[in-house]
Amino acid sequence: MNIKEIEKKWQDYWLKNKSFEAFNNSEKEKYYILVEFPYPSGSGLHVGHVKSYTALDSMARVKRMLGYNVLFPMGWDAFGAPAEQYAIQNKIHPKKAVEENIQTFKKQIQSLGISFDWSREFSTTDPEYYKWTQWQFLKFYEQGMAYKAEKEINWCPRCKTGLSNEDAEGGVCERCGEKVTKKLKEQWILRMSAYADELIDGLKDTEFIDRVKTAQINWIGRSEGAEVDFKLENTEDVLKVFTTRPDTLYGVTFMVMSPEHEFLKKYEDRIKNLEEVKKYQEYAASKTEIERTDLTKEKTGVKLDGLRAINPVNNESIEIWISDYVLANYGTGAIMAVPAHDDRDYEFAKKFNINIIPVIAKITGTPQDNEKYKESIVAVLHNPKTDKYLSINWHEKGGNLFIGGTKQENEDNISCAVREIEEETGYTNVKYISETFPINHHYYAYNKNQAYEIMATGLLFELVDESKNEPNLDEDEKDNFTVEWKTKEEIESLVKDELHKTVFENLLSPSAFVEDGKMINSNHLNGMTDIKESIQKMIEHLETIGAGKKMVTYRLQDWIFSRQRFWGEPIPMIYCEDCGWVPVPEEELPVLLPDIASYEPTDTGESPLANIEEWVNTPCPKCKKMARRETDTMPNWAGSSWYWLRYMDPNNDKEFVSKDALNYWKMVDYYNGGMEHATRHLLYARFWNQFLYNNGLVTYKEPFKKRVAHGMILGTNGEKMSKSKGNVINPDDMVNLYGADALRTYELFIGDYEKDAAWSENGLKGCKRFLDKVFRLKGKVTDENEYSKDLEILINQTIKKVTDDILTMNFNTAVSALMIMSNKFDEKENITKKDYVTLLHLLNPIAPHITEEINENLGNKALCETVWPTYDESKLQNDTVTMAVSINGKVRGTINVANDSADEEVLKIAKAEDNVKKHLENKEIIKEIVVKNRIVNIVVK
RNA sequence: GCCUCAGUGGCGGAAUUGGUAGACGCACAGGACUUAAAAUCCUGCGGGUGUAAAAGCCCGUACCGGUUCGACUCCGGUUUGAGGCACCA
Repeated sequence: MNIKEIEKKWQDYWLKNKSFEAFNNSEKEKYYILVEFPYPSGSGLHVGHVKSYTALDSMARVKRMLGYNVLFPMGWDAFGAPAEQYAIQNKIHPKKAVEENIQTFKKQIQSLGISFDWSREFSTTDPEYYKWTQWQFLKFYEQGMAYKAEKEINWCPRCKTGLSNEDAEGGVCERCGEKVTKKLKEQWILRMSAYADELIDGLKDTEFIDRVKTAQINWIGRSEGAEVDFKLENTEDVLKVFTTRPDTLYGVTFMVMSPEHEFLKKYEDRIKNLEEVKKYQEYAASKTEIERTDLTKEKTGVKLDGLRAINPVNNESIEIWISDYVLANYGTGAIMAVPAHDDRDYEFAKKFNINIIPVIAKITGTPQDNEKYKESIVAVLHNPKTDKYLSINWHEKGGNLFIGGTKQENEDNISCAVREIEEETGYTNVKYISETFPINHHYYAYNKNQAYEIMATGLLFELVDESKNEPNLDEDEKDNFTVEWKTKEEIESLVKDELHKTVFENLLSPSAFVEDGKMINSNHLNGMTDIKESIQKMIEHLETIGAGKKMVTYRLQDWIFSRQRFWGEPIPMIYCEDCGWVPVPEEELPVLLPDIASYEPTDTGESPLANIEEWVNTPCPKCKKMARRETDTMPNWAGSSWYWLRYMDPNNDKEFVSKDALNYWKMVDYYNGGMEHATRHLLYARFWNQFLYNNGLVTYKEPFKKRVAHGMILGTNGEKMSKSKGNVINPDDMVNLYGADALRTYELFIGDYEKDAAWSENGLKGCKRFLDKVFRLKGKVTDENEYSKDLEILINQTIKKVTDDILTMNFNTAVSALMIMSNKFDEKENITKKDYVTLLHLLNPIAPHITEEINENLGNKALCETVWPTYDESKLQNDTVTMAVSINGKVRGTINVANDSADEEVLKIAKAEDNVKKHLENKEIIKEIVVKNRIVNIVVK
């Protein structure tokens, strides 16, 4: 058997017979399976491609044999930087390089026997395709969804191009890794933020896997809150801020504006320390995104001298700072700072010594009815000489606590604590260090038969020296406690009381309190404990006094759609001195890329296209005066934002896709791609499609029904495959050594489709052995055209299992079921022709070449043209079943009983089993449970 | 820090969704065939205890606890790893 010849033979057969071409006007039910089309890079196909292509291929093959009209297309996403880079270096047209790469990819994919419909193949770089990408851009423009604006953009100094936020993740250029800087530039921008809510809502109409859905939702980053107006003192202006926590308005002690805030320019003359402010602005601008968002760096900022704001809820005058921890492009570019309840504000306030007002108290203990209210303190005394803490041990009456006491009238926290320390321990010379926010504690005093609610403050003191008076103890305190000095670790394990524990933790590591609690210091909100309610109440209040309203903000921003590159779709716009921006008339599309073999990037930040005068200069479509073309091109994501629509109708030169085709193919049923595209590509594509839908150009709002993501194939060492690590496996080599079928089988068998898995050539060899075994079984085949009696159940079970597993993407267990089946066949002297052909048929979607070949040798019609095997519901179970018998949940034996036996019958047989009998001796049976055909459990005492 | 997912033999991974944990494959060990090798076939393979060999018994699905006749599966807590987001107010 020559594997190479066989594989080639069937690959040619399928092409010649158009075995996998889909029909547009079919009576059959449709099924649309899509895998992300690749960027045809110079390094060729990756074994990861093989996994996802094979997986979806096996699904497509099953669906076809089940009678569906399956659309399973392939194409090329071929615009992009690497091809351009290559072209600049080698002075050839990127079209050439792209064509070569496509040929390599195509040959590689075809050598795997993937059943793509090649009659629908296209590349995003085909003028017949990008004509329609341009056409759709004009639709965005017509609807006001594309606009040009001068924006501070992410700029890669090495690639000399603007990048979208998505391309500049983490502050580095996605392509070259260079640090991204800022640059002001006129850019075409798509109004994607307008679709933020629709993009969240639309997920309801899809069956994406959860981690993809959450990735999308996180990316959009919807957050609800309020816009609050702070009057700018002595002006007519208001400083607007966005906050998700309007309930903490009484805790605002300062405001922060981003260094780019417009008021800084507007009120320049009022700012007395303008020089300092300007210096800070420069400092902030000079930093890259990555430096600026480095979480470990200390907070920096400058207080504005001469500009203050008014808190609308209490009319207090508040200082204003500028700091780079407030971002210009989120919310309103300014915040109200509540240091008590926000980590960043807390850090800032600590650094610059700004007042902190708590407005939410942590609740400890359980609130009860009829509580008495008191205010009290918990004092922690630290001895710096021994680094130990003073604890009061109440022994069985309460264990280890700290010094506690109730505040007397007109007494402040510190004097109360000092008094209590002296009374209980005698120490007189202590130094105040710090205190916690108030804590709302609830407890029940059994000796007084009374419930208490206390507002407690924890205070930290240091022992200055050992000077001491005689403690002054109450009757109930005498002899009941001892004073002990303990280390931090001892305290942490000894002190169990929730209040005292909380105090100790907060004193030793102070931080903002960001959890739920009880509102304090907040006027009409005082006493409330539900954050949502407090927020609601505050928003209503703000609306009443006209100082704010409910507001929603998104992390998602508009899509910067301009790239200063040559190898992309030209943006079909013309700039005329008189008419402004004029769209290229539809009948003049496509705006073709010039056919020149030499491009140099410009230093002005413009696309290399700007240097090609004969292309740039063109008459204005409106007034016919000479004008200039837009030289920016579209981003790489443009072509992939609608390609699945084109597969429905790839040769249409009148429309981008016909209504007929749309109505027939509907949504993509299964869309597979990598997790790395779960946010960006998927979001762009959904946005694009929703826009087309809202303008009546497509019939479904959501383009993809199901989105699945394959796991990666890692190197043998468990690391990501890369040339530098030298762990790259070339699929061509594997096809040469073991054949395409073995490679396909192995990649499906390797494990959970969605999980990453390490490559193992031994595993591949095992799959090769399995296929060889299937081939050898041919020697046992008889002429009989019925199932072997003793295999009938197994065969029916396997048909069901393999069908279900492939269609639900459990490929590994489908392969395993086929292995079990062939092992059973192998145990037998003979198998019938029908047994064998069924095995071949079930294996065909996974290993199509060898199964077709053997099947043909048996004199049968090609499997891909034959109907998929069906199973008989009544033949999925044997007449007898093996049931486990357990006693008190432990399995003590197994019994064979007739299928669906009556419970009494089963119990009788179970109790007669030797080992079971032994375990039942001298025991009383309490309960008997029989689960049909599965297990018997007898509970004994 | 927040969100999502996961943790099962030496390894990749099964487990009918609460019912005999470790299917299937790999690796390994022993054996058969062979002059030899490859290929193929047979046997064993979570740990412990036990036996001449079995049988049997105990432990075991990251850790602690709970629900249940019964938990890899459900609930609460802890921990480790992967991915996403991140000075987003």
